[in-house]
Amino acid sequence: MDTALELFAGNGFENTTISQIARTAGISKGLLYNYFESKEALLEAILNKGIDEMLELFDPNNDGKLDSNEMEIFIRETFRILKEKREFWKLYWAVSFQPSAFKLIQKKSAELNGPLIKKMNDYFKVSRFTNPKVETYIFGAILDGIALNFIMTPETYPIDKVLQELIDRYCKR
Amino acid sequence: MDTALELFAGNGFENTTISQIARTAGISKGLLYNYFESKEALLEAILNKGIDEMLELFDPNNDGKLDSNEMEIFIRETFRILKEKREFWKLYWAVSFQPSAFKLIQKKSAELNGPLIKKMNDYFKVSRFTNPKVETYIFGAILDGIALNFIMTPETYPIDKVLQELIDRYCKR
Amino acid sequence: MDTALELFAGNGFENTTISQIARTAGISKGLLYNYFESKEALLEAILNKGIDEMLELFDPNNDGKLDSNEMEIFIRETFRILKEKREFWKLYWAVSFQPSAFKLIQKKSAELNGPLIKKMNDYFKVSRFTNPKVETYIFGAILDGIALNFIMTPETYPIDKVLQELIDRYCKR
Amino acid sequence: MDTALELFAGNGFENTTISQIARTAGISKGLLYNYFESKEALLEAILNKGIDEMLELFDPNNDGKLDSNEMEIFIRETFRILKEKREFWKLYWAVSFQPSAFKLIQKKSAELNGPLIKKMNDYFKVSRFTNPKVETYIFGAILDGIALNFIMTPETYPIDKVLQELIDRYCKR
DNA sequence: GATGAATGAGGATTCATTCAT
DNA sequence: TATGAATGAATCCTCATTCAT
Repeated sequence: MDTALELFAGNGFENTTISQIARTAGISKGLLYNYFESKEALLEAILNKGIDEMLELFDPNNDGKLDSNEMEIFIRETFRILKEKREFWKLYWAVSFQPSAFKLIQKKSAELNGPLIKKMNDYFKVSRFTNPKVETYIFGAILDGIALNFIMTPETYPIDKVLQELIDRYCKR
Repeated sequence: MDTALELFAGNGFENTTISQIARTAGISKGLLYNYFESKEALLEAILNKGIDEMLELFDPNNDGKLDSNEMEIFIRETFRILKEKREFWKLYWAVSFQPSAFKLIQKKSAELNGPLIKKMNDYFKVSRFTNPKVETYIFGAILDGIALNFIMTPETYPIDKVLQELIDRYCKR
Repeated sequence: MDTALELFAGNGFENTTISQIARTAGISKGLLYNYFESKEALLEAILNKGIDEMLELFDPNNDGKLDSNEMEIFIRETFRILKEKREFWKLYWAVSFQPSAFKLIQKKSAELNGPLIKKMNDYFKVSRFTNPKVETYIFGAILDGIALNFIMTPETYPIDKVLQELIDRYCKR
Repeated sequence: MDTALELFAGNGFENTTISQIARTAGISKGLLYNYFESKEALLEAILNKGIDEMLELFDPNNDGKLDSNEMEIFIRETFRILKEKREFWKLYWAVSFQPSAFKLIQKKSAELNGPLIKKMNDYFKVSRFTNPKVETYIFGAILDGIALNFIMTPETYPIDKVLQELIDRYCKR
């Protein structure tokens, strides 16, 4: 799965062959098919695993509200994971662009995003941002945008400066 | 090209066949190959055309600085195009995720982005934002993030409210 | 289709590869798939064509009753076709033994056999055979049995003597 | 072997996988290969066992001639076995249609059929059938035909009526 | 300009068979 | 005697591309 993630993320799902994955992983094609029913199932497993890890980290279903301190932790954690699982997020984004592939994770993805959005919304309400609803969209856009920009040019992107700025802007008021 | 753009954007480049494009467009495969050397060349032509249209609109090479008024116009124009050429941007983003495909437009893309970034940077300097450099990154991230979010759920995304918020935040001070 | 029939009949459906068929027919695999959606569709087309030819010959749906003269013609015709389309019948029988494959022709096969059985039944009633119903089964069994035995050892089987005997037994009384 | 017989007969030799057999039988693939050298060897063993059982029953090598009484017994016995070992006969017939597979049992099959044919021939000679040689072929065809028809629609085939008719026709004169 | 029949390399998948344990 | 993880050759099928007309 690690090998496949790397290849899928690097070259795209369609441009990665099962042979390539097996060869790179040092196993036979047949063995791969002992564990995954199809190439698509392999992709699904990778994505599910990745999302599950997020779910564990954020536990979006505990409905405690965030204070600015926890918000800072949330942002820092998000950035840490972004840096750590760069490959995964690249794949995740790429998949999101293909309806046929996105279906595979739609449900699980909603499980992650839905509660997160609600939490942000609450936070912006409590913290008296002028327009909490719109702020949620803006904040979400910033996070996504940073993720994208970082993923595409990880070597030159000033990720840490941007992180600090976000914290200043959203947690210190 | 319009047919191809639609199909590429909707199903992905690899999942779209030349036969499908020809059939949908009501022409023969042979004719398609009279105009485009390969499937990749067709993609390249589509992307180049799209970027060229942007270049014309923004004329990023006139080196006049922006005032807040022009900034507002720039933002509004950006959002207008985003809504109008949704398909194109979806394809553009999808392609950006695949190094092999991205090479096709890397140069032209830089032609568009480079000057734009510079302009933004200037604007944030002149308008005395606290940290112009970081602000440029944040602003870029917001634009990209909004584009992404809007592209993925265009029916429900409150694009106009977000637009207004951006203008309030970046052009009224 | 002729090539495929020969190979399917000779080696079995599963033991015949698409490559083999294409090579033997002197065309490319791709071309074959321009005309037949799948290997199974090719088999289906071959079987349908064969049964359709039978249907034309026997016109089982005209409901005229048989007299002993026409019965003789029917038997002779059956044997002529058996000899002429030996390959087809071999394939037909082989397919009949595999439920999964038989489904492909079940309907059309019933279209051929149903009316034929009825006609035989009528004939045996009119010709005052002791037990027309059972005679129909016996007669059907003889035809099938001869077909099988002939198909399996066509060089040594005394097909014409058996034919004469059948006519003596069923048309001269 | 019982499991394999059932699966081979039901789905065809090629459509049955070793995994399927092992799973159905509740053993491992490895164990299966401890007892049978190959899938083909398993088939061969099944077929040989079946034919051997026939050989024991009919003892075709005792060269005593049949009287009409024994002929009746022979026919009844044949039908009994047909009903009892339906699966086996289905497989036997299916295999007969594939030269490559038929080779496996050709010799043993001849061992069974040769003497039987001789015996029938003798019987028809002694019982003064008009044309003993042709009668042998006809009788063989009837048996084969009935077997086939019964095997293919065992629920609706009037096997016992047909049996009675055969006995009336061939043993009561 | 326009067609679509024809090609064949390439990819996903299956499955009989092996073998270390 | 028993397991099942591992192999890889073989197979079906796809599709970008060509080219004679």
